[in-house]
Amino acid sequence: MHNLKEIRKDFEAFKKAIQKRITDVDFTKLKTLDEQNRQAIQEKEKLEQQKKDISKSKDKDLFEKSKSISSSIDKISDDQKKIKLELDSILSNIPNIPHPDVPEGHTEKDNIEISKTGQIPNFDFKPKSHYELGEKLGMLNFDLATKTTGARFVFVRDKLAHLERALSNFMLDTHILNNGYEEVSPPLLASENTMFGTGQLPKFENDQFEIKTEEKTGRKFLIPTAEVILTNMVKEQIIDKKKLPYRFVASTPCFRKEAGSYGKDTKGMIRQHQFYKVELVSVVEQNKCQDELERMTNCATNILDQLKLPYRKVILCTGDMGFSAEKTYDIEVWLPSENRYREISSCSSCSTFQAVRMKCRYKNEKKEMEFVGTLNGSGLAIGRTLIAILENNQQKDGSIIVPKVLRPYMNNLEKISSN
RNA sequence: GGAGAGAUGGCUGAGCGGUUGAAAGCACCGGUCUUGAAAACCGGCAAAGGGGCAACUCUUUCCUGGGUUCGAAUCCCAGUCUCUCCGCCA
Repeated sequence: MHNLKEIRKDFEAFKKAIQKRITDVDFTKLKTLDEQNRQAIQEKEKLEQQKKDISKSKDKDLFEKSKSISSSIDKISDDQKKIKLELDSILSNIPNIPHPDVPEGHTEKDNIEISKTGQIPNFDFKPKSHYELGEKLGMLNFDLATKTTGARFVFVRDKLAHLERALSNFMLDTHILNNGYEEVSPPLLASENTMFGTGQLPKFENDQFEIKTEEKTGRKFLIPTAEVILTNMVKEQIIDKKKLPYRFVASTPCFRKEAGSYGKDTKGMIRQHQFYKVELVSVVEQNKCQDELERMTNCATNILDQLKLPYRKVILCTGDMGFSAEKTYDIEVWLPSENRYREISSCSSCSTFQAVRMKCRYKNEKKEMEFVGTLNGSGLAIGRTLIAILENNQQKDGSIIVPKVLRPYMNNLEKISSN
């Protein structure tokens, strides 16, 4: 969320920056409401002061007057609250401002490739898709999941289930031991306010799975990514600057409705309602966001390097970025069956956008309150990594070579083949 | 599920109708002292919002929402959360 005070300083510049991303914001209304809001506050404060003076004077003759002032205050205050509510609802639906580095564009076609790493495998046979391979091995079962649960779920079984767990452990260990992240095992449900903090609500409610709960305790949602719960670990806090940066890593299931992607990636486990992901989250001083983003992205690509999977790094254009992001690198892994790169990690700096929503601050050198910067990235999406290993490491007979770094996690198993 | 206790500043913790935005301690920052550091001493130190170029100033805030009162951190009602004990279940 944007700080109104900052917007006010240069309204036109704000408008221009936002219009790079979306255009359906009613800027005139925003401005008018802000002015009305401030005017109401001023009126209210004037009356409050009068009332305070009367109360201090303890002059009985003025008590009646104070009562009538009270009712005026109530009225103005009600109006002001309504204005503020409307103001906040406009504000909370405006995305983050893109960083100057971000290329302008509308779709993923306008993203810009930054680098390519690794060797694309050369097969002397027609490479199969991950779901063909998995089903043939008897270790991926989509039909069974449809029967027990519904579309876009999968049973991963036997060696592939083990591989999935090995991936999670390997990634966690790497980030904890080599990259300085603290391991976290978080709740998988988040409150409405927590979802608001990272920007999933109010605008993207349709993508979230909501859990039925007792009334009164508030709405609860299954986390669509651990970013939500890890980032909100610092919500409503004033952090001691010395403790920054915070770096958290968690491996969790993620739940997404994938509304609006009907008919897209319906085959296989590219796009599921539930998937595992190892998530990295950093909380930093606001001027360190860019450095941290590079660092985080390197942590993610390092996993692919170790797994010897070919990938490319892309910077997302303004139109393809997420709501809360100011700048995003996507890491895309090579998928032989599709003959193209597919997203396996997305690393974003959210500048202070989420911090304002979460109310997370620290004191800078000048002892001024500043909002922290938050970043998140996948390191990596487990399901898609599994897919990439299946497809890139497949043999003519349909068996799969286990990457060397994973073997210690799999009882030194070198190859996965049907029993 | 039953019975109690509580929620105050970054933290601990007093206050229980009228300069209380809130004692005290810790932490933190600045200074004196010291070769340096520590200790000791002195001083400072809440946030949000409004007004002002600024120095500064005003308003709000003691879990949340109502109520009583000229006036509420303090009294009343409702709710949320936390803790302790008992029961139940992992």
